[in-house]
Amino acid sequence: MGLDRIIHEPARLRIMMILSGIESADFNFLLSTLGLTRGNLSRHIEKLESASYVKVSKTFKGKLPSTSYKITSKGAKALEKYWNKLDSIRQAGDFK
Amino acid sequence: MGLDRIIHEPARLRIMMILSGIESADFNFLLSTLGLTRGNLSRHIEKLESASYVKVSKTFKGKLPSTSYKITSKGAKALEKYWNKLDSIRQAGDFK
DNA sequence: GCAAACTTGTTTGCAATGCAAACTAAAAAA
DNA sequence: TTTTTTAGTTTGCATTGCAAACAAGTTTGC
Repeated sequence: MGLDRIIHEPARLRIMMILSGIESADFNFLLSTLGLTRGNLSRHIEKLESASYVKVSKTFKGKLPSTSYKITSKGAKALEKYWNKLDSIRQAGDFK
Repeated sequence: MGLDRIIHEPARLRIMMILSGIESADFNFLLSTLGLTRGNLSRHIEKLESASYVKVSKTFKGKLPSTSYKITSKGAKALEKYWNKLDSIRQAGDFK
C-alpha cells in the first residue's frame, strides 16, 4: 500500500505538521507561515477537511470572520502512519 | 524552497531508493519489485532520466533487448537533499 | 514456414490535481 | 458614500499520474 496522497502533498504535509504541534491555528497564521496564496491554502484545507483530517471552526474576531483549524484524531493517526510508511521506504527494506 | 517534485512522487522515490542501494537494476527487476504497470514505470523512469537522476543503458540479453538503470551522482545528491528537507519538515522546526 | 502468443518497453488519451487569478461579501477608512 | 482592506472561495488552466493501446521484435505451435 502506498503513501497517503492527501498528506503527501508538501503544502498539506506542512499544514498537518504545524497543526500536530499546536492547539489550533487560524487561516492567517497558516498563510504567513506557509507562504501560500489564499486560494491555494483554501483548497488544501478543504481537502484535509473532506478527509476529516482537520476540523474547521468559524467564529468572529470582533466583527471580522475568523476561521481556525485543529487536527482531528483521525488526522493525527494518518499522519503517524504516513511517517512510518516513509521510514520503511527510506530503509529500502521496503523491497528486500 | 520546496521538496524536489521529481523525487517526491512515491513511485519515483522508491525507484531512487532501490537504485541508491544497488549497482544497477533492469526494467523487469524494477517492474516486479515495484508492482507498477510497464507504461507507468516507463514514464517515471523517463522523468528521472530527463532530470539526469538516472542513466539508462540499453543492451541485449541474448537476443532480447534489456534496459538497465543506474543512479547518477547528481541523482544521489538530489536524493540526499530530499531526505534532509523532509527531515526539516518533520522536525517542524521548519516553521518556527 | 507462418500465424499466434510472448517479451520488452513506448506512446497516447484521459481524469485528477496543484496553482494563482478572479471573484464575493462584509467591514473599515477616507 | 465611495474606496480600500480583510477574509476567504470559486474558476480556469497547465501539469501529471496512470493504464490502455501500440510497436518492434522473438519464440512457440501446427
